[in-house]
Amino acid sequence: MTRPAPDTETMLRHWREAVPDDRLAHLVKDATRALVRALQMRMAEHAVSFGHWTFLRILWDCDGLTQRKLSEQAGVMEPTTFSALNAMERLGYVTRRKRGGDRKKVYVFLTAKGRRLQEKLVPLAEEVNRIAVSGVPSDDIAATRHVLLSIIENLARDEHATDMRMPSTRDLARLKAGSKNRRKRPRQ
Amino acid sequence: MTRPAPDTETMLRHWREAVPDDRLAHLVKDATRALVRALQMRMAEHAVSFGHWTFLRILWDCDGLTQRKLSEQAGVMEPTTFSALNAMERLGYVTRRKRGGDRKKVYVFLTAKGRRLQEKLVPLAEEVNRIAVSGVPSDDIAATRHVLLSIIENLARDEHATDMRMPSTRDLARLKAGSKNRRKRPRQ
DNA sequence: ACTCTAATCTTAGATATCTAAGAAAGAGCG
DNA sequence: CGCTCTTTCTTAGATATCTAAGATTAGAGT
Repeated sequence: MTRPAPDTETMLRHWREAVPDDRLAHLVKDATRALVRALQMRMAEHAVSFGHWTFLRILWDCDGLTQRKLSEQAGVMEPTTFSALNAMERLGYVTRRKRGGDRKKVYVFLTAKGRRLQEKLVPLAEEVNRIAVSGVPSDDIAATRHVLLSIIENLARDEHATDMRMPSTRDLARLKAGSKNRRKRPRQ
Repeated sequence: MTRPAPDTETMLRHWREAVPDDRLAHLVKDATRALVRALQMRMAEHAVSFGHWTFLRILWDCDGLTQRKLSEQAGVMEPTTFSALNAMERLGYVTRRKRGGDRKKVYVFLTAKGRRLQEKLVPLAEEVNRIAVSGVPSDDIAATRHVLLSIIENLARDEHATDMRMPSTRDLARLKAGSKNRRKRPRQ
């Protein structure tokens, strides 16, 4: 028999047993994987990946944003947006244009093709959502929304407060090499 | 000023406003990113990435598993485990050994160095968890656990039932090329 | 007007993850 | 025994994501 995903049974058993506090992160992560996976499988039929979906949805709502604004809305860094847009441009879903005002900015517009995807893709997303939360009381879903939002806020606040940085590949290389000279973020 | 992550303010405002049903997936995904990010920043000081943490934690609990079993426990595919273990072996956290019985299997063991990480890393994970859920009623957290677990179960069941596959890069290339010959999973 | 700084996009290179397909070792059966 | 099927690990190649740093254009201050 073909195995489904990462052996579902083992995973579920794992989660049902002891789930100490520090495993909330993994539970959230696994849920993300399941959701993204379900969406991706459906959207692949229309040659759209999850990454594209993220940006398409923003553009359907508000066409003609700059890459910068798109990144903010999507909650990802510019290089991520940049490469996703490259792919989407290649597929003919968006076009990029510079406009008179600020020649730095690149405005992103949906093509007719990109716009047409909306009616096909949105039902798929709704289907996934319906399946995912079937049998779950809506009170619990509301609670989940609040909890997830709190987690995002709490961690963002903390990151601000403690002035941390994401370790870069360079940092990791340095640490792996064993040179333990701690470095504070050089302010500016 | 250095920007914190993907402009937190914009993101949070976004989430607080209308969050239609189909956005639960993105909310879960953002929470994952926040949690992974928070852990990663702390663990980087000890030259451990999130990927390593996943496997270390399993091994602390049960040393000497095969790569296959490790993959199942971690809920990821073998190649993921494989490359994580390569990195961890290079860093001197684990060793791989074949044993008499089945020469196919590769058993993974913690080194003293890998084992020592436990006392440093676990408190970091606990800290992240504490910060993440601070101010959140424990009832809500319990509800969240149930919801996330249901989501994982529902989607796994559905994937089984509808006999879907993850689109591979080859599938995507095919779709991009426009050849729409639908393909069912070849049973076997 | 010139220079310096800030904003924006781009490039470079890294990790984590996946599917597909190859290689090697065991297991089962005629 | 020998052939085939299965299990396990490995390799190949793709996407999504990040940090860091380069390139370009605007804007501000002197």
